[in-house]
Amino acid sequence: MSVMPGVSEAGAARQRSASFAILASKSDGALALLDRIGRPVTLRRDQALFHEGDAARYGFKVIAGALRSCRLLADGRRHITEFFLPGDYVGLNGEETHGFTAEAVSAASLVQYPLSAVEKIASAQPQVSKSLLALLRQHLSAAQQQMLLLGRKNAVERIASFLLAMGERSDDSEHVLLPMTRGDIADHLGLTTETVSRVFTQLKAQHVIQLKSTTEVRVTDVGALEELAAAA
Amino acid sequence: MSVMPGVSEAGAARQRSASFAILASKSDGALALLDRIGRPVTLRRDQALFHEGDAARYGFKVIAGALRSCRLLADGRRHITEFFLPGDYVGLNGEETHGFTAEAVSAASLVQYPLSAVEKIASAQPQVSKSLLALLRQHLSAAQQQMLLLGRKNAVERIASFLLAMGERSDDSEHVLLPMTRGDIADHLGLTTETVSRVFTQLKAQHVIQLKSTTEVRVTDVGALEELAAAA
DNA sequence: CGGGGCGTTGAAAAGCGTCAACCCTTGTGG
DNA sequence: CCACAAGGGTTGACGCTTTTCAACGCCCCG
Repeated sequence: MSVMPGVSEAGAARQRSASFAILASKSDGALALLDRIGRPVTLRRDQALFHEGDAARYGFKVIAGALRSCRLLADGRRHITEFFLPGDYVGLNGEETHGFTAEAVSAASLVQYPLSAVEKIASAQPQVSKSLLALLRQHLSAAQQQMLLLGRKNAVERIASFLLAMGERSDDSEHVLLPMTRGDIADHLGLTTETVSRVFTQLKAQHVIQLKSTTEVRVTDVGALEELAAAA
Repeated sequence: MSVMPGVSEAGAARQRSASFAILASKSDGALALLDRIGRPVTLRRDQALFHEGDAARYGFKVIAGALRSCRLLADGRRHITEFFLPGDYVGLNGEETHGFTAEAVSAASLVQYPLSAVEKIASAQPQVSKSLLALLRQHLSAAQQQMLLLGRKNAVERIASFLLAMGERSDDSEHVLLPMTRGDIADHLGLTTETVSRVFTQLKAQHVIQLKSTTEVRVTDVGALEELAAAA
């Protein structure tokens, strides 16, 4: 139930220089074609990439750092739909206006694609439009899984599921980095900061995880974590 | 947290006769083209249209009655992703295998489209593939809204939001039919049957709604209901 | 006429949220 | 270089919302 400080800068800060290595996502496939038309973008921590309701003119790929996508209630209650990590695409849903706000969880580097150019490539390259469609389907499936979590899992099951999911997205599934705050995790899992913190402490006491720092988790007992996650 | 009785019949009951009027959805647009290749299907109450994991060979449109799409946890806890009402399309996400189980909430009539034929039409008619894409986007956006509800709204806000959403989908937004049980509503909103029932009783006592029967709600004070829904 | 599912209501319990205090880290400015 | 402030994280005590468990009534269908 946290409220973000007013990050009013609507546009993304651009940087003209930069020729940092373009990161190839695990299963990019056809979407690697988009990188030809990409321009670099950087964000400071908590800076918005775009806001809910903004006209969608660009799509993005995360190179480094992490983002969050948020939806808000009128009184400030927040839900974080998902986190975007290096290799993830943001804003390629083909909407006229963005359906959520995207903000940097930590300082982040991205590549920006003009959607007009994306459409042109997609209509010329069926593989690209297929990949975009697959992306959309994956997001829908993940959203359905998250609804099950939010509607039916308890605090421990939510955290366990989250850690396993983050593990699967990282190079070493037993060494998980959490660039976001406890409050961000809480807003993603439908909990409070305090509950997230307490469950971490509890899992640590049960020797299921180790906390090397607040942002670095070592999963010492994957089996137990999977047990606790109450999988489908 | 209810468990459905084992509806083991995997396929849909077909009926060869039937030339009931094909229902045109409010904003069907291009998808009306699909009706040429449709064949009628009927389901009894609680009968499955397809199961999670089944190969996706058909898409469907609801003509009459209502369906639910479910995801389950290993111990039987259930979440209902969404309800499908007359005019809604089911199973047109373009997945290889269905990501959820679809069951009839009440006796239902549908039209069945072979997906191979759908693909053929879609590739020949850009309007059709655009409409299918739009459908997918709408589902994703609705899922994000539902995650906000499940993660951050209390019981009264959930029920109020649900009644408003059902109202918008019906002809007369102040006269809402609820073909599903209290348990179905609970599994959709992340609550229990008892809580759903209690909130209905409470809204009735506050003269926000009337219960003409268990399946028929009259919204007597839309403003109050919107107030209670804690909209975005 | 009887039975079973569904809905409602009540009482008690539990899980999580709220409020508050405190610690630690980080970064900023003197 | 150090002091201090600010934000994030942890922990504790308490309370409230929702769940759990139970009983009962009703309606529909066999």
